[in-house]
Amino acid sequence: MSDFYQNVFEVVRQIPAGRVTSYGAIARYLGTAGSSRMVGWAMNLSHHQEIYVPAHRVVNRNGLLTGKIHFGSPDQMQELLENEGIMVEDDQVVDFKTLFWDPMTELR
DNA sequence: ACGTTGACCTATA
DNA sequence: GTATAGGCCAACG
Repeated sequence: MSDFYQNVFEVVRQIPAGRVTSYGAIARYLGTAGSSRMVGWAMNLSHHQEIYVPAHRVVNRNGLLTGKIHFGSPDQMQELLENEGIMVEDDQVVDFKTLFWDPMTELR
């Protein structure tokens, strides 16, 4: 396992419940800005990770749940988010700008 | 080995 | 505001 994926999982695990972040934000935090697709690929690997990775708290820049189909069922991601108090409407995180958690500023 | 794909982002028009 | 283009780089067939 490369350090990149390890760092991604670690950052994602640090996301507080009820907050969300974006792939690009994580990519920038890891110094691999522009390669945000790799972050998405890392999420793909997060499923066979032994540690739990809250991938549902990671959405794209528009707050759109683009990766919901990679969960068990397409509605799983939305349910998990709503279970944490995040309202999802039309596959979009409501009040995304406020709930946004930037590892660059929040995690330092 | 090569071409295509993709849980994305930024820039330009 | 939407539309299109380019870039990114690992995995898959």
